[in-house]
Amino acid sequence: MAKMRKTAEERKKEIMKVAGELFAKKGYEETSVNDILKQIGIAKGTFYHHFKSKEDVLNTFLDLYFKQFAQYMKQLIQDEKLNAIEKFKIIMSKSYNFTKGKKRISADLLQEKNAIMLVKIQKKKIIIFAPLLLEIVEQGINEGLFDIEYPEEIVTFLMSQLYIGDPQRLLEDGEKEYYRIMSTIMKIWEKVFDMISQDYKFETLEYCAQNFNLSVY
Amino acid sequence: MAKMRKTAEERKKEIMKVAGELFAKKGYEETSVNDILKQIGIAKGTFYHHFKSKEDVLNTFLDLYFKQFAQYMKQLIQDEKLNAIEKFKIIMSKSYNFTKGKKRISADLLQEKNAIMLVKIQKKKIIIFAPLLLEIVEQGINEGLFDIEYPEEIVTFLMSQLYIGDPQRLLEDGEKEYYRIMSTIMKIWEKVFDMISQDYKFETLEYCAQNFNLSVY
DNA sequence: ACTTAATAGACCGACGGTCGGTCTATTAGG
DNA sequence: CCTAATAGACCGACCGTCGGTCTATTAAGT
Repeated sequence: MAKMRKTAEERKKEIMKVAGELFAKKGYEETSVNDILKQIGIAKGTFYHHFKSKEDVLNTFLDLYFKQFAQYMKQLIQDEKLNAIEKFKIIMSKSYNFTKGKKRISADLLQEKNAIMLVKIQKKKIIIFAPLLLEIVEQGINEGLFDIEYPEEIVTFLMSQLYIGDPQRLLEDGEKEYYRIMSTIMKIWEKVFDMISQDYKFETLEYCAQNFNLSVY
Repeated sequence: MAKMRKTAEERKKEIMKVAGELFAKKGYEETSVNDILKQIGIAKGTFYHHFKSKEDVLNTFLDLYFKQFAQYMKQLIQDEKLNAIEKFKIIMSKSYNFTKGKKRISADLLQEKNAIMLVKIQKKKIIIFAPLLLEIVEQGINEGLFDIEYPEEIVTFLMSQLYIGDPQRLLEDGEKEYYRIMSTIMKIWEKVFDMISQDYKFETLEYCAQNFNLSVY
């Protein structure tokens, strides 16, 4: 019964996977390094051979997570067949579907015990996504679909939500509350950017979701 | 040289004051209970006689802090001589002056190491201030100054910023960056609420600050 | 056989928090 | 007015847990 020894890459991925699951289930602060070790069945030395700290695991995990979505957005931005409003719609429906699927997890995570993770997420969200969204807004301005004076500042502001409202309501109202939030965001974007054509008004989320079935995540 | 013995209330206040200063200077997570004890010159038992946990001190501290501002807002809401836009202006200039004075502190605090404090602040901000701001918005609607369909959801959304943009820029650009942020918020409010009269447009923050010298906080 | 990366787990100091007990100001009874 | 009882402010040794370090051992590649 020879002991199987894994490659560094395999082991790193295994640690990240298990840690990610535990972070999502119990939260970052509430998950101890020992919890991760026990779950995998490795010793502390192994863990710290592959990662320099517990935080390092979280950072690597989040970077991977954001990188995927960012890559998708970059593709979308380059698509020359779509106008800015269509692109914006797609992004909205994508994140709606994404959040909807994970609502059990995300509502639990929007708690104080996950503060470190939440603040990290917010920071990365602004740094990574705000410039991408700005590109779309600028396309919209060039196309004459939007009318706005200081797009950079305004996009930054509109991206600076960590979550919206009281997370408790998400647990109670569930799906309905998500729908309210997404509709609100759409209404605000319409107003803020003076979206021009009536045809492009966001009717319902169902419409968006139907037309763009994007449930990769 | 008899040892000074304080009443419970005095001691509680002393702990809160010192803890608050340390939290503001070094952050909540970075401040250990022992730091607080050393600074005051008391023993652990004393601390835990008055507060049931370190977090308890933070909660009490923040509650006091928010209660003061909330009380001020309630007064402002009841003032029948001011219309909604004027009230909104006053609140903006007040928080601008407030933040400006504390920029050294607040820029440092907008870091990951203060995550717990930040998330607590965001939560309290929404729960306490959103309903108050909503009252002002509803007054504006009744006065015919604002035009908006779902005020509650939209106010909640616009209150859900923990901070705006990358806190690093606050440290670098300082005052200018604050001004940009405040102007952006005003522009967004104008757009979102369709503020009616041109006379009420927010020209500059200087104007607001001049007319309402509110540097209590 | 030799090197090197992976693994193991004993160990560390700092942390938040507990606990049994002390000290002193106030109060009630004779 | 004295004194014994009470309340509660105060003390610091102690605890378990945490993230992280250190060094010895083991397995794999050359």
